[in-house]
Amino acid sequence: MAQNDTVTRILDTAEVLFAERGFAETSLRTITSKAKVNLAAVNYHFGSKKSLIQAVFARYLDPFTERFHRALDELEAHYGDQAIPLERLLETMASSVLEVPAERNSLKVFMRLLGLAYSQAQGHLRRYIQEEYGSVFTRFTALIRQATPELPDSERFWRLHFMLGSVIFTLSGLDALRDIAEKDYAEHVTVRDLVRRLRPVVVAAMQAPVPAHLSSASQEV
Amino acid sequence: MAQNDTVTRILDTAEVLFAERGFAETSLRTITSKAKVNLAAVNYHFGSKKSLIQAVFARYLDPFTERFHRALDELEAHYGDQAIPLERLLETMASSVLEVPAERNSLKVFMRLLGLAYSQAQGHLRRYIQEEYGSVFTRFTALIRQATPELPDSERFWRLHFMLGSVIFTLSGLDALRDIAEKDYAEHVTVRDLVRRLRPVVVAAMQAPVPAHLSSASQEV
DNA sequence: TCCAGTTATAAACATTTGTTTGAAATTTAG
DNA sequence: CTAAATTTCAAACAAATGTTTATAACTGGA
Repeated sequence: MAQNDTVTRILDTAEVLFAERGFAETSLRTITSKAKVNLAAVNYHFGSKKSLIQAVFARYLDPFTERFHRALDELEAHYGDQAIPLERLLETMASSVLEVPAERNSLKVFMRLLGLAYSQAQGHLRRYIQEEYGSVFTRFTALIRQATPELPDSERFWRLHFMLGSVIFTLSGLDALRDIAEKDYAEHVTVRDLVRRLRPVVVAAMQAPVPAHLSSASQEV
Repeated sequence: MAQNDTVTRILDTAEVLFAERGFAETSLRTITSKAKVNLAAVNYHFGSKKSLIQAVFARYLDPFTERFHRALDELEAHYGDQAIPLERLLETMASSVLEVPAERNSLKVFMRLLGLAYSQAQGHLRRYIQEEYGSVFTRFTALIRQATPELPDSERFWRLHFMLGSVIFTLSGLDALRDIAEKDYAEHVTVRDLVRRLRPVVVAAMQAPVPAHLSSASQEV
């Protein structure tokens, strides 16, 4: 119960605090005191604060990439050499994301961490995630390409990031938004509700008509 | 040339550094040394680091809200008591955003700051922006409501934030994304290009079919 | 010219940060 | 049981942070 308990307690506490306040704004002392662990434990078990941050991500991303790869395997097996429909791909990604935190803490934390990975400086984090988990994303985008052959490559690239932005932005800022929504519309929204709402929006966005003036001339806004 | 010069140089330097590294990650010493200004100047002219952050935002948001209000005035005058079409509203917002930094530094900085305002902890910032500039957003959403009467209120609320996420996420992470895009598609993308690409996507997303199972029962993902 | 009022400057202040140290406690293995 | 390895702990470290202070420099108007 000894060594693993300390490591786990640090990770559990750190992920919540990071999600709430960001990385730079969360000190090791805040983490260790809240986790009821000695200050030096972080450097002993993880080496540095940077490595702790990466470890927090790995604990979510490792199971996610594994599940997601497996799910994509099944899809490919089922569809053979036909292109997998866009809706199926999006559904698969959504359910892979949703399944992971079910067996651990909270989906909210996972989403918020993803948002931070983009928005916070932390160059080391982006590098780490890219190197460690970039291949799943590459595989996924290749499948999306087959599902949307009518889109020019560059247009699809940008639209994917538009949608990535929708998802991460909304889900990672969920708490603040939920407060407003609850006050105005008297409904309590869960992450799963939002994913349901996101689906038709994302599909429609990906299939929006491609503007004629693509690469050329700068016209009015 | 004396007093204003120092204030301006601090703001010019601070906005760039904030946009690059975030607020907590940018120290006053970094700002003042790069701005060739005494360390104490920030506290003398602005009072505190928090106030400096707010001042950086005000310098963009003040002209923006003024222009945007004016543009909405014109739209309302033109359309009388008819609802303003969604496309016109989105265009107006886009051009208001684009016009502001044209007369100052860079659009990129403005977008990145908006992204930070959401993602960084900085509770005081969110409060400040909400109190100072919340009314424009309220006015805008009211007009969007008239433009999309078929949408349930809550659905529109969330879709607006989905789209806000697309825009802020993409534009504020533009530098990193542009590097990838340039490498893969050999095209240099400007913010204006992206706004052009965003328009049909946002319109399609807002007009996506509303799922039948809206408020009730939790089904499969 | 001279004197308020404003601005600039260097130095110091008190905190907070991540990390390291060396000894104590605990666990593991033979 | 005992010796080695692992883990915990309190304390200290050096560096960096935002802010304050007291003095100097400068400014524009009488």
